[in-house]
Amino acid sequence: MAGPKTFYLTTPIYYVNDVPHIGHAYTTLACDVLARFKRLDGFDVKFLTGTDEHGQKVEKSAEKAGIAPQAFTDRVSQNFRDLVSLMNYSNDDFIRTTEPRHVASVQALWKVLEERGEIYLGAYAGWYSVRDEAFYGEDELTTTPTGKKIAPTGAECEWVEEPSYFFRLSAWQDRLIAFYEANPDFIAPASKRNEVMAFVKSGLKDLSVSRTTFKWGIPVPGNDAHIMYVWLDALANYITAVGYPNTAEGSEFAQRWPADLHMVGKDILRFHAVYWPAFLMAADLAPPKRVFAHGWWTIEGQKMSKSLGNVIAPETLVNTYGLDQTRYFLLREVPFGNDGDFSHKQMVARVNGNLANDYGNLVQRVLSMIGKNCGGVVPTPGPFTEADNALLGAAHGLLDVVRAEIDAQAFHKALDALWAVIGDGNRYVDEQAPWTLKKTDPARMATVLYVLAETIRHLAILTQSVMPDASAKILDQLALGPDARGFGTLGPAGALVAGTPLPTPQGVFPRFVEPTAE
RNA sequence: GGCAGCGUAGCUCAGUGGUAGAGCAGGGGAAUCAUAAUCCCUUGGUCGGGGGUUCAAAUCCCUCCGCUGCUACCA
Repeated sequence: MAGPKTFYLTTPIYYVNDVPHIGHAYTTLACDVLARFKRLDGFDVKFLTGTDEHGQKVEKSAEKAGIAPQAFTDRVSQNFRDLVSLMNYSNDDFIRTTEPRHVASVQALWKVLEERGEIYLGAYAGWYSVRDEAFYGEDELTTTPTGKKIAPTGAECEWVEEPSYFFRLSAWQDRLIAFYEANPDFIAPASKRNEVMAFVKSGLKDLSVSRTTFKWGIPVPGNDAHIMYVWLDALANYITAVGYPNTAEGSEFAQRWPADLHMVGKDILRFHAVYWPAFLMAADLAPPKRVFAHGWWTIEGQKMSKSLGNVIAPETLVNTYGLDQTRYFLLREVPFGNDGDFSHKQMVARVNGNLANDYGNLVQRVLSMIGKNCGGVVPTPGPFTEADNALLGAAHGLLDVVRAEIDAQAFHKALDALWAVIGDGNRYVDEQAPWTLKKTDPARMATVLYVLAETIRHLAILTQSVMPDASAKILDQLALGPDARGFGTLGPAGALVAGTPLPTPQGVFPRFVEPTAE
């Protein structure tokens, strides 16, 4: 029998030398929400994140710390595993590029590329700055009167040639363009797609894929003097994690590859949208289905930078505003794909306005009335009026709308749609005035509160992926068990059963109160 | 420099040919179930400047001003 539909999505592997900040948290958060949503929607999901642990910088940092590179990465990669528990990520795997499974995978990929004639040994030549550890293009340099070449950074450059393996990227230009044109949704957002296509159309040069200047990396099979260029190493993590090089029928690779989505920051889009599909096609493997490049966060209107000292640790946000509040803010505040600004003022506005007042208070006022006026059980509804059916219809219609937005990674629009129904719910409470019905028509009050409870059930089930903890608390208060929280229970089929005892309601989204100055 | 995009209410943005919109902020009112949380009404814009096409332009064209991204090998 055919299993459930699969969904494989990945974050970039984070460079282990970095300290996790809001940007890392954001990328993985977006994936986490997608992964949770897809699981609730019945998919067999694999959600991968991990750390990129090779390269010259790691080698040097380890040296500076006075320990072996492996011991160094063992230590610092913990920062990113800590981020997982802090942010409540639900990844199914955490890959490290120093793991044996990955070394084997990358070397296998290399051999395939070499056998197919996609990699050749040549020489990499260019103007190199020892101080900057970087090559510069001729047009970037200025020439002094004495004929010295000076980099934009002011460092002196020398002409360097070193043997290097090259990937025949230039041969893939036309096939990449054809691929983009045949798959218009491969790169998102659309503006980024245009940039990538312009880049490819401007002409591709063969890509240097090995180095001889450092040792901390995966050796080229059959030529230990060469270490694989980090991007070939890093990108291949996505196939390692599904078992490459085992691509046999029935293998995990056969089941899950190509990946449904690679989520990346906009700075590394090119590697994922140009080099990676070229590597894969060259190895006769399918390119991923989609690469989404999201934007950057500024802090109170300023770029994040170490020198400004305004880098925000995710832990600070979680401790200050709450975990689900932070998750909500990051996805609601900015159209996904755009750059965004984090400000305390906006965060408080979201926490208090959207969460405490709109959503939290709707839940609280309804559950509280049920608790006090319906004997603490799910009330028994009578016949539905037009207004009842309008609200229920809006709730029942949410899944299709939200699913479409989530599938397009339009998290902000998905949340907009949910909040529209929250607004409908609050309006309905005021119009129906159950506190008045309590005296005039208790049976009608029961119907109104039932309709509201049903609406809240839909909202809480659909907010689970963004706010897992808070949504679980609401579902607990509706006495819905683990089996009653998937999207399959949405709609009338999974409706609340009258008479079910409910626990005493408790607030889920506290207001943010400014700490009083000492 | 080249290519692409943006500039709409105090703020964040939606609106791509047919009488200017949303949320938040501001003002007024109602209600009292609820975390003083909600609901209703409302102030506010010559849609960056100028020119053009059209019966009709925020929307199409030209031009100017301002801002942003991309223009390959640190990851």
